[in-house]
Amino acid sequence: MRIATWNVNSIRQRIEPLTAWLAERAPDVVCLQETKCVDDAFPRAAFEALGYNVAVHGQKTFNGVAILSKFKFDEVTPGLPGDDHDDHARFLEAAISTKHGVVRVASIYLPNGNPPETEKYKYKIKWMDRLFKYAEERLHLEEPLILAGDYNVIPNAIDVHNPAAWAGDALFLPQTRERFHALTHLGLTDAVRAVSDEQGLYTFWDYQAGAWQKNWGIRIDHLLLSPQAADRLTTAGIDKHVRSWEKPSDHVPVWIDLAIET
DNA sequence: ATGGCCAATATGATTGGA
Repeated sequence: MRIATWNVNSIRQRIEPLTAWLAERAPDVVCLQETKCVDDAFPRAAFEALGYNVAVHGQKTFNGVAILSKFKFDEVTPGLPGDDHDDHARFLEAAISTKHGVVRVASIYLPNGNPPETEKYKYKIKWMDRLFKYAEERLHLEEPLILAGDYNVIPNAIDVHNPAAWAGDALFLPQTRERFHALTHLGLTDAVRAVSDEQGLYTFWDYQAGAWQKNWGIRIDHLLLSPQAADRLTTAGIDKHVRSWEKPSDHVPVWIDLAIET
């Protein structure tokens, strides 16, 4: 079972590269972020034609998450619990049936939080605390659980080209990283780091300042796995080459293979 | 890591992203 995540930075602007990548990588399940459109405007047909079921949770202009799945959704639940007043479309959970029982997948678009001295950062921290509570509850189910998305967190210095330049950024502040590490201490596994301790594994390069050409990247898109998923992890990869395609997103796809029969 | 971008909006400038 191959599961991927990709912040596409507008689904309507990315139909061509996304379909090309789907053909190349053939994932079973794809978590998408920053779809940037209301549910009725999501180009479902383009992906249904390729054999995917499509679950969406969008809003006008900003944010928006979705899940594509070769397998039928048993249940789809939008919204991260813990704040009824949060109206950002940043979270979508789906339960998918396999021969070995349910696999639970969530598409996550964690708030950016910049600038750090503002309400935006407070919102990010609160959102991370809500995600911690949600993960804690879900881990009790002892199911294969995959929390995949744009976390807007650089976990460690090896995940950024120039750590000093990012020291004061909401993506790299100690309070941000502590909360990400709290998730891994809970028992979730950072899939890419489970297979490689290499430096310079990036998932995002800014459109500005020639960041891609200079390889000024950061690793902020992650798949976190419950023990029942991590035990079946066989491969993890970052499709860096996609960043050099025509009309690229500023993020690239990240994917894992799980030894789970479907 | 900001000079340099990109996307959405009843747009022609502003906001958000990271």
